[in-house]
Amino acid sequence: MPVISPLLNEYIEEQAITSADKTFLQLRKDIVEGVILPSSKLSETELSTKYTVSRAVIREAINRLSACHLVERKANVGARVVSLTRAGLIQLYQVRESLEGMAARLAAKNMSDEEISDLNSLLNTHFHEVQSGESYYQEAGDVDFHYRIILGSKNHHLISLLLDGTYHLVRMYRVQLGMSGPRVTTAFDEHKHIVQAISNRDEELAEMLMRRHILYSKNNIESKLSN
Amino acid sequence: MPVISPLLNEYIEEQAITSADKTFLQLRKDIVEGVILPSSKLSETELSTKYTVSRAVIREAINRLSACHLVERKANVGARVVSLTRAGLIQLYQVRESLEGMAARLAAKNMSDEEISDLNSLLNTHFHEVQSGESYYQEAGDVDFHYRIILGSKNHHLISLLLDGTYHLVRMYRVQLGMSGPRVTTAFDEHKHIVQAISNRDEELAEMLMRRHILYSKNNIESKLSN
DNA sequence: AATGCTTAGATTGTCGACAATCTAAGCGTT
DNA sequence: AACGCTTAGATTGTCGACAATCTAAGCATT
Repeated sequence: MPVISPLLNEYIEEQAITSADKTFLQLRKDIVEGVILPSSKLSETELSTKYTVSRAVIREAINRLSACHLVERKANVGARVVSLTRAGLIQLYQVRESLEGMAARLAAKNMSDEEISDLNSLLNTHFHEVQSGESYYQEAGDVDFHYRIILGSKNHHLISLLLDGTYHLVRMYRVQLGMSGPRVTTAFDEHKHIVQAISNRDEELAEMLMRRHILYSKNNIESKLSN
Repeated sequence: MPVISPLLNEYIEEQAITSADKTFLQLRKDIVEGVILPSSKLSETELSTKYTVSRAVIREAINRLSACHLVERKANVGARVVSLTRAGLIQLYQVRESLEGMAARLAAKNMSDEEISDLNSLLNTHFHEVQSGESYYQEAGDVDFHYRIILGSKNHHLISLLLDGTYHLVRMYRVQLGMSGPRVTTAFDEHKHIVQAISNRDEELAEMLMRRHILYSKNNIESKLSN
């Protein structure tokens, strides 16, 4: 059993109140996980019968998906799921490098001592799981690690941009390109060094290491692509 | 007459096709410029009569405003214009520093020689305008400068995050705090050095200078705040 | 055969009405 | 007087229908 931080759980437990909320979350899940394929058209009438809600609800959900760049909408024409391209992936990781680098810097400044010690113990748990070969939870652990640092930045704009926006697109790329648990061992060392920098309150180093970590990750994924 | 780049014009000329488009742009303008005050409630029925469109149109416009963090919506309660706080401003500028720094780095890599030379001539025009005391156009020139670099990054994600999201909030802060044309002379020198780094294709330096430029700008605005 | 116009079908955009939920005023109880 | 419950009013959420727009098939022309 992996340890998922309460902070993270709080954010993951996106309480869907309205029907539009639930439809949005469901559609986002289906798109990210490839149930609805990239570049496919999202017909409002079709989806409204499929999810048994009115077109207005579907429209609102699609608009939100458009806001986080998972679909592209054209006036009087309709919405399509974004298509995954090599250039798009590179650009996405450039943004991620920039934002998560800043997040690591701010985390080194703003995380409480307790949060940092929690982060350290998470890393230990993560380490033991990797040892015992639970590669599935390994990815959850990786996500949890990054989420904690992002939340640790205490910067609401940053958190929203990454968790509501960028991250779902990243996950879509990872899922659909079949990159579930890449670079297990080296990534772990990188995580360790980042946490060390944060523990030392070394903002500069934390940012730099996080940026390199994401850069490596990008190169790794890129090398597995041919097109 | 200030020179506005064609690239910028293209992005500014947001062609509003549907009624929801126009309403969104109008509402955004009114919020950014303070016609609708921070923290005020956005009643759907009230706005629908005021702008003479249906509630559905208003709802879509408000949802888009919510997506770019100009309003906050609560389920079954309604939407309010965001309130401007010192902490919010600082966090916003941290994001801006991160993203625009990356934009400058990528601009140094991806701008064409022609675009760079255009940027240089813009800077000259800008300089002469400052000399003749046209402080109004000075700000437009500043915006144009930053826009060109952002567009020069050629990174669609980055461009969208900054121009559709962050920038309108920044403008809202600047307008409502009465900071129209701050730091004329020093900012110009900073712009000059950034362009120089881009001309030399020095990615590292371009990013660093842009980050410091925005950091200075933040400190300058912050010093003018008391609350 | 290729091109351009016309039209039928389907899709999106907009609207007004009804249902579900929240808010605040009024009443009663302690 | 303070607190909690009930209820009326207003606001948001959802729905189905109509209007505006796009798309593609079919026909006419060159």
